[in-house]
Amino acid sequence: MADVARAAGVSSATVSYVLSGKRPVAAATRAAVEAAIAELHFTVNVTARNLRTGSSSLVALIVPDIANPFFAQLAATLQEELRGLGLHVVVCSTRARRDEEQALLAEAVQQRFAGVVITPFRLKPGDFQFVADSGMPLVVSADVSFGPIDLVTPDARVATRRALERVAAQRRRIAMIAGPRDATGGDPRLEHLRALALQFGMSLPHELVVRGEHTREAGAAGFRELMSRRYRPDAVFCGNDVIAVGAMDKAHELGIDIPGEVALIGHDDASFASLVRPQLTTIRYPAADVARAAARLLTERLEGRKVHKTVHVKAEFVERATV
Amino acid sequence: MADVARAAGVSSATVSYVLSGKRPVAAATRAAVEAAIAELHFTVNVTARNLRTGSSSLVALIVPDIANPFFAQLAATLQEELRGLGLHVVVCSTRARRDEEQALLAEAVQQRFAGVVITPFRLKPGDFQFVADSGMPLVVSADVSFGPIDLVTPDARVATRRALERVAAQRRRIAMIAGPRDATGGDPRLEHLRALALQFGMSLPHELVVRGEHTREAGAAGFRELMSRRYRPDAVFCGNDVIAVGAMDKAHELGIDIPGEVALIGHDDASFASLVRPQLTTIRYPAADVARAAARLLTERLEGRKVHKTVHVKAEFVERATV
DNA sequence: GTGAAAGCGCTAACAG
DNA sequence: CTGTTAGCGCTTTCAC
Repeated sequence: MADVARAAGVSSATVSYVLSGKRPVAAATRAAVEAAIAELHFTVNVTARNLRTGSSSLVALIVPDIANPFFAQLAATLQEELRGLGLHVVVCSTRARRDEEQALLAEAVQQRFAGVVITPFRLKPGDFQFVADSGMPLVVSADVSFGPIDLVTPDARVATRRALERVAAQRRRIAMIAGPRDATGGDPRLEHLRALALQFGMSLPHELVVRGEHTREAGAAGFRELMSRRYRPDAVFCGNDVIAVGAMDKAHELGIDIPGEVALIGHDDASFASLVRPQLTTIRYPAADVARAAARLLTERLEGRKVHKTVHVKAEFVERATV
Repeated sequence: MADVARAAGVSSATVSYVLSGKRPVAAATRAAVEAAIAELHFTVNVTARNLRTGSSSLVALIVPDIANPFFAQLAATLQEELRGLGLHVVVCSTRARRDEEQALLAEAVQQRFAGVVITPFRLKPGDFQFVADSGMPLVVSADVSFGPIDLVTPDARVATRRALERVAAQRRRIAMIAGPRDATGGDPRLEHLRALALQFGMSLPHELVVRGEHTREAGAAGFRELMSRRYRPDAVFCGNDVIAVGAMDKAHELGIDIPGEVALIGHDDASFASLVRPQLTTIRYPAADVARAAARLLTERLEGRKVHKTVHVKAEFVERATV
């Protein structure tokens, strides 16, 4: 920058102001500076700027598994939305481990990132406090609230109701393959389903809830377990689509017809849901919309909003061929 | 850091050396410093360090589409591999556009990232030169070489040969739905296939090569086009698995049986290849291995390697149900 | 409309 | 084994 100033015959302050536009610069001066910049192929040193201003152009995206298409889509859209603001997305996969979630969150604060978007998996409400205290913009994408923190959360009432309506017409015993017991916020999808099921004159007894990680293997194991129950369910809800695909694997292996013998309903509508055969019926939670909402909340914070806000993203019942 | 130094009764240089371990520090001094650090909850300012040392802890991963499971897996593994070295991955999706690829590459250089890993889609060999000139570690993952630059590239000879052997037993007219004509490096997968086909006494005439983006829609359109040819092919290779799935969509729509009437072979073995029905036969290019190779090349550069290097990652013929 | 200069927080000579 | 000090390249008062 000093070089440019010298070449243009001005001070480095003027160069800085030409670049930032934060104070008027005479047309002639500006032209000279711009010429010098072009001549010398000058580009600002972002690190120096960040040090001086205390800012950063990085946003951390912390998710359980970036290889899961749902989160990959979230990352893609978030990146696209933030790009225009000069913000970059640093992806962090935690493999659903609490220690990694904590470490990554701490690192984001320590590195003074511009903000964090996180889908917690095993974090407890208290684990976020220090981020909020640090003043760093933080957006949580989760089923439940974590206190006075910006939140993007599904509104699945209508969608889940529709799913149950559809199922209630032909099925009697519903079951669920849920996430692990120690997952963040318990399992609201389960609670929600149970509450609604009662309204439809069906129950979701504890014996028909099995738990596991959000993996294909866990889905297969869960399905096998459910099929060995005395009261074999005829409709199985899954915590997400990965689990549902695992369940389909096992159904195929056991020669159980889906949806003939058992209906199957996933959650999320990950990209592969319409690829498996039979195509998976699911409660769609649109990753792109979630990302856009998160980007919005983040930028509002960056622009100075002080109070926390919650955005509801509408889920939708997508009926395909497994119900 | 000055605060810590004061609290511990030492100079800030000593605090720095305690943190970095770059010169010996007396045990007592170290203890005092560490106590002060804990007391004050001090963490180094990474930005200041980076400015001073001219280093950075960011690696850009530039890919056509991070929502494509193949690239999502690449990102996941790369992130995991680099994590231990204190490096973070910034993901950049270019939507297969050359201008975005160029812009992102330029930005990585300008921001003085620690390195770049890129899967180019429309970049030309010359587009990389300025990165290499800047001295920034650069790893290209592509089918063809771009000059004296670190490269991770598939070794698909055996796999493609096996695929053709398998196909040659029952099919006569092979076709390909390839990527766009202006894609980086032409289309080596196509050239390669054509060359090998001759060896098996089959040909891959120009009329049986259609082109399009790496999307499901393009795959469907390409398949439709091939099916309308006078010499209708009975085996279709696809540039990647996304295209192949699009082809399956169209086959289903047209009532064409796969593999009964037409065999279908993809490329990559993206996670959904084993999810579609019938399960997709494909030439697997293991994303995780590619990421590990790229991470290795990058760290070697960071440690001072000066000459460029090429790593071949072995592709593998995965026979499932579409052939 | 422009310039001089302080200083963001750290590291790495250099000097003891 | 430890301290002093000069910057890294930028932004932003303050002064003109």
